[in-house]
Amino acid sequence: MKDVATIAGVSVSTVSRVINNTLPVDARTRELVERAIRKVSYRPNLLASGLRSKSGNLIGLAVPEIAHQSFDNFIKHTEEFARANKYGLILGDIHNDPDGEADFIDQLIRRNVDGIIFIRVSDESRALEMLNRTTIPYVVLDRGVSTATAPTVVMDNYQAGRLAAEHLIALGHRNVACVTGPLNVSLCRDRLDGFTQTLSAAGLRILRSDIHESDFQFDSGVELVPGILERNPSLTAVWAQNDLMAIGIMAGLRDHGLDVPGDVSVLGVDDISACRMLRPQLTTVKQPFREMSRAAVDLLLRESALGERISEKIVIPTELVIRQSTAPPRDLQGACEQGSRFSETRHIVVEHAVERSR
Amino acid sequence: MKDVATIAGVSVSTVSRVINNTLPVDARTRELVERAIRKVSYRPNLLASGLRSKSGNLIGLAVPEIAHQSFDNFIKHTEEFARANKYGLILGDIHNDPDGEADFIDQLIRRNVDGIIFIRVSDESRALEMLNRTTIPYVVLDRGVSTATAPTVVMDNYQAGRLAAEHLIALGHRNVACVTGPLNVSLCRDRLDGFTQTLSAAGLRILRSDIHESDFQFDSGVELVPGILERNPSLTAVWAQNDLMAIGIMAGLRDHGLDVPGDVSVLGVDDISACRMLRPQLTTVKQPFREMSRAAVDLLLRESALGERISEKIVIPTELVIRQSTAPPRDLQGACEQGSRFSETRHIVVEHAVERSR
DNA sequence: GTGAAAGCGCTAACAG
DNA sequence: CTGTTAGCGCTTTCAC
Repeated sequence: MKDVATIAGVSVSTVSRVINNTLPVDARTRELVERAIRKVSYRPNLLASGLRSKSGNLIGLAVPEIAHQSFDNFIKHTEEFARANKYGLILGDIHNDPDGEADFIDQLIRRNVDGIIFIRVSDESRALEMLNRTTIPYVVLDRGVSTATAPTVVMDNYQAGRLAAEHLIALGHRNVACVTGPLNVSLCRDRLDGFTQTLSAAGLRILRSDIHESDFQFDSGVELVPGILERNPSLTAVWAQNDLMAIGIMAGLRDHGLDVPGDVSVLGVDDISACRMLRPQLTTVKQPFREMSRAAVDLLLRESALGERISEKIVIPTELVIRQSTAPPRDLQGACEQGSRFSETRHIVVEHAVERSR
Repeated sequence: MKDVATIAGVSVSTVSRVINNTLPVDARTRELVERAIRKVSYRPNLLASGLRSKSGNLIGLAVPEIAHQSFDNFIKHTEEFARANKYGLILGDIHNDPDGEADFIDQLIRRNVDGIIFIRVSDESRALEMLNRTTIPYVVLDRGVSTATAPTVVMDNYQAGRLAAEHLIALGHRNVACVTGPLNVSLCRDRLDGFTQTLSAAGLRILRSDIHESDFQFDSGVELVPGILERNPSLTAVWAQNDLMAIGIMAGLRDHGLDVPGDVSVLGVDDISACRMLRPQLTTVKQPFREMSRAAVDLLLRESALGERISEKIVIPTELVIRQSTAPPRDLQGACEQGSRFSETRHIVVEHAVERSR
């Protein structure tokens, strides 16, 4: 920077002003400086500027798990909006371990990040208290806080449960099961409330034994199927609180010789990319990843600009995406589909099947 | 830090020495300092230390696309090994745009990162030249450099093609097609060479018209199916150069009324998590994400320690993962599977089907 | 083994 | 509009 100043024949402060547009600079001087910058291909040192100005243009993002289809969408869009605002993103994988959370956040604090967005591992995580002892802006994303107020961006989880229930009710299902995420995560309770209350309001009721608590993983969905069917052999639909489990349930039902949606309808939450890759494609309640990420970055930057916490809870609405994994229950289906659900080799109607000659 | 020094009754240099273990410190002094650190819950400022010591313990990772199942695995494991070495990871999404690459890398340079790992968008990307004009350590991951030598970590792409071909040959396939990624990405050419040369060596040949260039996306796989079948109506297997396209092809075949693997075998490359979620589960050539990421971080840190570039090309071997999407071609299959491949409604044998009573 | 002092590269008053 | 000056919080000679 000193070199640039010398070449341009000005002081370093002027160079700084040109770079940061922080004070008016004479057009001719500016031109001189810019030429000098190009000449030595000068790149300002963000560490130094961050040290002095207390802003390294960096935000931290902590997620419970990288390479998890749902969180990856948050990573993608958070990076997108951070970059749009000239912020870099430093990423941390918590590995679903509440203690790891503290470590990473500690690292971020040392790095003087401008703010932290984090998706908590569970409601019990103590990261919040840690952050509340600092003045660093933060936003809690996706997994909200039930016990206190904090800057938060979540989807409308109650609505998600409601939409799932309404869809099943509209199709004529009267006997359904639900697979939840860990119930110490409050969004799972919210989704469940939306689901059960909507069923109740329609005069249906779901038994406790048809509510299965699980952990949002694919394998768990597969493994849960025998138990679900044993408890309630005549059910006609299952709602899983995320797509991964829903896909696991579809796979498990298929392995059991049951057809989706012919025998059992399945739907999830999230709308991860895999939904469209399956046959049948998965009906699901969309998690508004992009809108949520945008809101989180915005809120964080507002806090940062204001210099104090904004304990606002932003709730983003959601919507149902109807695909192929839900249909009316067998007894309401047309005459063309009365194949037995008990035979070992079964008929499956392939959609869009095409007559080909070779 | 000054506070800590005052409380402990020592100088700031001593505090620094205690924190960084950089010079021997008397045990009693150390105890005093550590007590003081805890007392004021002091956290060293990584910006300042980075500015002075020229190392912010930060590495940058550039990927063509976040929330892409293959790259997410690299992100996950790179973060893992970076953190294990006390490095933070700053992440950038290139959005498959060669120009965006330069922007992000420029930002990393300004941030004085200790090194950059990047998965290039294509062989044409000019990021390499940019980095070669600096002294910043870097490693090219996954998508190697064909024109020059550079620090590189790749999987054995030729072997991947070979393994795919050998598997199909062993099953008895004699008429196969291949869907490649963009052929301006050298790994696609390597994979293709391994595939075609192995076929040739077995006395089989694959026509140019059965090699379809595509872009690694799911949708492209789906859309390619009619064209593939039109060119070669009697083929019995398709190898796609990544799982996403393979899954697309499976979906496309299914939409066409064809059974996988009954009518056509399909296999991919990567072994993304979705492979196990599908029915049939996808046979694939495993991309050793974790080993590659580990090698990349190691190489980068070695460069960083050495202070100069290590133009080493590390090639990680791969292996075949056999699942359910590949089988012998129809004419070699047992008598139980002579279902017509032309009927609109088709019989599908459901694996592990189970007799249930309700 | 420890302290004093210089300075990493930049920004932000404060004068002019 | 521009230059001078004083640090940001830390590490690192260089003495002792």
